[in-house]
Amino acid sequence: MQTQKMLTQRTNPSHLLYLRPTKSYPFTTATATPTPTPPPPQQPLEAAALATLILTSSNPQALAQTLHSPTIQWTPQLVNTILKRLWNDGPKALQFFNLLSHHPSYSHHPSSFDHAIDISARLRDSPSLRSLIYRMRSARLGPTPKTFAIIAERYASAGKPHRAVKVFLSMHQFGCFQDLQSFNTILDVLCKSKRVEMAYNLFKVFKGKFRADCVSYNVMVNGWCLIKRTNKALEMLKEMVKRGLTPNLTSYNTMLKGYFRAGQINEAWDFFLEMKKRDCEIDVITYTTVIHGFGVAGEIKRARKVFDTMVKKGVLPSVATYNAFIQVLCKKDSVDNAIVIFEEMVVKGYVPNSITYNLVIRGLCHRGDMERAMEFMGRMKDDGCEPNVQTYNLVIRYFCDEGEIDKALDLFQKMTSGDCLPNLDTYNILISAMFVRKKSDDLLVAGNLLIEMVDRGFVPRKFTFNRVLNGLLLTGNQGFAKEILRLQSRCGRLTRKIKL
DNA sequence: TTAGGGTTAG
Repeated sequence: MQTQKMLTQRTNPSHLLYLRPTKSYPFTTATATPTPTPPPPQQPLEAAALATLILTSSNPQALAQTLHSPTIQWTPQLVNTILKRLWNDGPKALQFFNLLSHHPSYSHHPSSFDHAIDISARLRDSPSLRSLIYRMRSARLGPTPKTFAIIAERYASAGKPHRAVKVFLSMHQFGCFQDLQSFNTILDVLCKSKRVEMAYNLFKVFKGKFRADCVSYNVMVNGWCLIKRTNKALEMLKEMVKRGLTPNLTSYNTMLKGYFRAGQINEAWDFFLEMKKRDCEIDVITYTTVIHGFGVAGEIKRARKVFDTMVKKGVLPSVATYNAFIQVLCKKDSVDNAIVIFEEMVVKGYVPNSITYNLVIRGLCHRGDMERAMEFMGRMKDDGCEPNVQTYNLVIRYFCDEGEIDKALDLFQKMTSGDCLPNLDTYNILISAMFVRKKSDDLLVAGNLLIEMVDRGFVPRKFTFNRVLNGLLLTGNQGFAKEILRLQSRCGRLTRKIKL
């Protein structure tokens, strides 16, 4: 941060101001007056204020003192809300968790430990992860099966599925026995990270021992569908029947979705008809799957027909159904027609969620109608649906594409000062945009963004480092380039050390 | 967080 400030002051083009840390937050909220149980509606405000305080504080001792103040009524919900708000600043989130661990009267809930473990695993901070597990165990709060699921998922998404399996197999060493449920979880973790063959091998080895049930088979059906191997998925369905298990609606909906995903539209339709013929209780998920599937395939008329007929059959669309339809209208029809459906759902009393808004906003951006997109973003706020990191990322991306870099940076500034922290995507989008105008100052911003993202626990790709380095060298910023080079070697050491 | 339906563009 210090370096960043220095660089900002040295060069001082106006848009570098975006990267200045905000001044310390005036902490004068309702929490100053002690109340035995704060009313629930005030909690979000309190969480937001505390998160800002944690983010802007540079003095851990003073922060600890504030966090330990008896005026704050700590609850697991409050702690978890703050951890979620600080999600995209992992180091700060862990600092908060650790400072609060020394509170004189409050002790962390297992769910908060799980959040902290998830964050340290994502940061690939193994000492921190080990310490958290050790502390959780000493306090006899876990690790729970959920803790293992979190760690396994982090390994799988970090491209280390073998380690995920090892975590599952080592559960009993931590006093946590493997059962059917945890078996299904590890299968699901592997399948969702597309390691379906590995999941299947594990399934074959242990299906007898854990008495694989309908859920185990459904997980495997979904796995094969995710990698578009619908024949294998169908085989799983047949095998489950052979073993005396009855497929349920989830099994069929999964298979149906698989056909659409694999582009087998005719098979999907036949499967849907077969479901109807067999008196399967077709539900809102079935219809949503068909509407989305047809739409993605460009068959808007058929999607609309299914959308219209579901109500006649006594199945009410859900917000997800509207979202599916709105998405495909934006992509394969027109944004205007999508907005018609959007307004229709509002009239009918549905409450659009952030996904709904993001779909419409994306549609408008894609058409180049940034003004209307921003109007929808305002409407989103007015409706009490705060724009999330995806909303910001998509609008920032389109502003950058249109060459409106300053507008993109304006939005980024709003994120940093507000309550939606930028994520890895945000930094990547903005850093790439800093090369568009071929302005030397933009390269300095890119460098500062790189420093800030590392500060927040993100590891930039080698490509990003090289690009910024080259840019800085070409624009005569040798000193800054050296600094970035040091940062890169620090990150390199960090990535090589990964061993959760 | 034991399973199924809506946010990504290239």
